This record gives sequence, structure tokens and C-alpha cells, in this order.
Amino acid sequence: MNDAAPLAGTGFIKGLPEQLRADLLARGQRRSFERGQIIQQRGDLAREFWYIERGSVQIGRYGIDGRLTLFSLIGAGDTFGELAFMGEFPRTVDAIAGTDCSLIKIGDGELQSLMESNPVMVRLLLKTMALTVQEAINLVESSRSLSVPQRLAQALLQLCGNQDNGAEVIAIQQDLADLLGVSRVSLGKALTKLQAAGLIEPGYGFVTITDRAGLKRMLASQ
Amino acid sequence: MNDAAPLAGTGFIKGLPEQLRADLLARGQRRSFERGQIIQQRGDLAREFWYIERGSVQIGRYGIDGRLTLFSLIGAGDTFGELAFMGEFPRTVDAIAGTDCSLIKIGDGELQSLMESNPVMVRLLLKTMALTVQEAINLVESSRSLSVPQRLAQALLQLCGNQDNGAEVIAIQQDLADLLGVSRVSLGKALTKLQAAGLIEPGYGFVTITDRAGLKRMLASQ
DNA sequence: ATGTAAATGCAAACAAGTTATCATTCTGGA
DNA sequence: TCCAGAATGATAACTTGTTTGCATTTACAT
Repeated sequence: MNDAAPLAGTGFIKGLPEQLRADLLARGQRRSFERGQIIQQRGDLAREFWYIERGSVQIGRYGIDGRLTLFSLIGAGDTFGELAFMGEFPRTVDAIAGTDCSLIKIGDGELQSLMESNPVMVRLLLKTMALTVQEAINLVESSRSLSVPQRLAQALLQLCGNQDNGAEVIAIQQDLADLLGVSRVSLGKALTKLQAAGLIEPGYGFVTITDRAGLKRMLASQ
Repeated sequence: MNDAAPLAGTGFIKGLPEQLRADLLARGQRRSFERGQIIQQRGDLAREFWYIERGSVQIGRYGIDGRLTLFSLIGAGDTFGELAFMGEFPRTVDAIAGTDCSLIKIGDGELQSLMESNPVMVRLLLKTMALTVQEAINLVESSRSLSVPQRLAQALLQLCGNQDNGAEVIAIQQDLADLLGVSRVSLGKALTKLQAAGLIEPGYGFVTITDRAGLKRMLASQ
């Protein structure tokens, strides 16, 4: 499979040369949000994008019934909000602070001028956008063809990044359930299964990964 | 909601000025495929893209178990295959002729040179890619929050485009089921429901839309 | 230490979708 | 006109996931 870029945190910024990235971030404006606070809302006309310096952010949609559909949980080093810039449309998802966090807000003008002054940027943007589309397609396929425990394994692998065994994924069960699009009950059962298989150890507000390779194996086997 | 661009047929070509589009298509190469024939396969290194002149194409993935996950059914005027070009990676989906069809194959070089000679192209490409991501996000949300009959209504509306009542959507139930990611049994039940509500009339190999407005209403009501 | 709110665990009734199987209907070609 | 294959309709057992309600555990602030 590919390197699991989170759906709404294209992370194009990671592809930038060190110098450019530092410049871009330096031109941004640091802001803090408390857990649960709304960072952006569906329908907003703003086109700036955000870099996560510390903490985590939930990207999703509140339905009319108040139900939350999470598309991704992103963390330090990820970016979000560039879609409205590229697409020239209002925000189409809500972003909520998953923990207390510190973000850097970068104006769309900065990105615009970077794009114009640096032709390599265009290729990079196109490429990361294409990857995002792929990621979205993978998401659709996963949710159709994998079992809940498998999808949980997939999500946990993505959330812990490249960390070794012993890594802790900070998320309450309700958030993981919203991310997978299942009820908390189903998520609980899936956690129990992975635990029984010795792959994870559920905690209070976090999940400890005890067997990364085992989680990966779950996805490979059909 | 937005104007339902099909997931894998970004249709950036529709945004091109008339003249440019004609030029681009003229430089392509016409090819025919019989129903069921494979047009492109996951893993292929090719980077050209395709314009559908006549007929329909299924975009999806064959799972290891031989199961098909359809992401979209696209038709005349749509394009597909540009993602591999932008992302610089091998094909990530399969394309199968849904009916006998006539396609125009356009080399990646053509797109490349168009991009270089015409800076507006970049904006257009980024914009349509952003729309595709949105479409994918909508797809995920729909499949989580809507019932099967509602999703069927949504799919039928998309497939019949802007046609009036009386329009026929050409697709067998199995294909519609693969598109929605449900079994044929469930799809049949959903068809029956929409028929009972007087919104559609199922046929043999097609579905007639008898009440477009009614279908739309189904999506609005929570 | 203690109280409180949040998070988790658990169980039963219920709803929705799948699988498997078989009968029936439709279409197009011989 | 008739036949064969394709598509549809229908049914029943089964699996999976949801909903609801409540008990228990944990973390944190006072």
C-alpha cells in the first residue's frame, strides 16, 4: 500500500525543500486552540491554510442530526485547509481541536506567491493532490471491503505514524468510532479483538500499539 | 450540494475553452472497446488519459477475492486516467467498458505541453482535483449517513445527468449494487422502494426516472 | 481524600445487510 | 419460433452492527 497520507492533511508541505518550508512557516501567524474549539466551519469563505505545530485536529462534518463524520485525525507536522484554496470554494469540512493545540495560520496569498515564484511547487501540489484523491479512494474501498477490526488496525497504524511498538495513539473510543463510521459499541468489540490477538492494549483515552507488524498482517491477509 | 462530478472522471476537460478542447481531442487517437473489455488495469505504468466519446466506462477495483468495488460509472464527455499523470504513479484503479464504447486516447505529452504553454491550465487542474477530493469525501459521508434507497436515489440522479423525467439510466442491478457497495438483494429492495414511491420504473438493464424532483426530495429530508 | 464528569464495559433487543438458492422473466440470435 | 444465457424477483437463515440503558472505572479539580 502507499504511505498513508491522512485524507485531509495532504502534507504537501513535507515535500518542500527545508528552506522554503521554514520561510513559509515563518510568514504565518501562531494561534492556540483549546480542546473542542472550532477552528474552521463548513461554509466559511476563508482560504488560508493551517500547519499543526502541536496537538491534534479532527477533520470531519457535523450532520444535520448533530452526528459527526470524521474523515481524519491529524497531528503535528500536518497541514489542512489547502483544499478550499485550490478548489476556490468555501470550506467543505469542519475542523475541531482534538486536544489543546498550537497552529500556524498561513494566508492564501503566501501560497499563491510561492506557487507563482517557484514552478516546482506546481508539480508538488498536483502530485500531493493526486495522492489525496488516491487516499480518498482507498478510504472508500476500505470501508466497503474490510471488517471493523481490520479498519481499526489500519486507522491505528496511520495514527501512530512511524513510531515503534509501545507508541500510544491518543484518542478516545468515541473519536475512533466516528473516524471509522461505526458505533462505540462496535468499536469496543473491535478493540477487544485486537487486544485478544495481542496487537494492542487499550487504555483510558489512548491505545498502546504492542505489535505493529501484527496489525499490518491483519490488512494483508485477505 | 455541488454539481456531482463523478469521482474518477474529474472532467477537467469541460473547463477548457472550446478551442483548446477541440485541439486536444484532435490530437488524440480513437479506439473502440467491447462491453466488458479492460481498458486499464491497476498497476499499469501508462500515463495517457481517455476521453469518452460514446458509451460508458466503469471505474473501480477488483479485490483479491474477485469482488468489484465501483467508484463511478462515467459516460460520454467524461475523462479518466489523468490521475496517474498528475501523481506520477502507476494506475491505481481498473477501468472496464460498461457498454460497447468509443474512446479517445490522449498522450501524457499532450497534456504536459498544454500545461506548460498555458498557465491557466494549472489552476484548472488543481481546481478539478480539489473537486474530486470533495466528491470522494461526499461519497464517504453518504455511505455512512444515508440509507441504501437514499444513496440509490443519489446515484441515479448523478447518472442521468441533467436529463428530464423519462430519462433511462442504462445499468444492470449488479453494477448499481457494486457502485453503492451493497449486495444485489439490497439493491433490489431499494429499487422496489423507490418504485413504490413512484419515483422510478425499473426495467431490464435500465431504470427509468419518472420523478426527478421526488428523488431530490429524498436526499433533502434528513 | 473526595466528588464529579468523562470514558469505558457490558448486555439484550432490534435493524439492516449478506449469502445462498431457486424460480421466473426478458432479450437476442439461431 | 424457440432456445440459451442473462437479468431479475423472492425467500430464508445468518451475520454484523445499532440502539438503549446501566454499571463500572478513571482522571482531575477541589
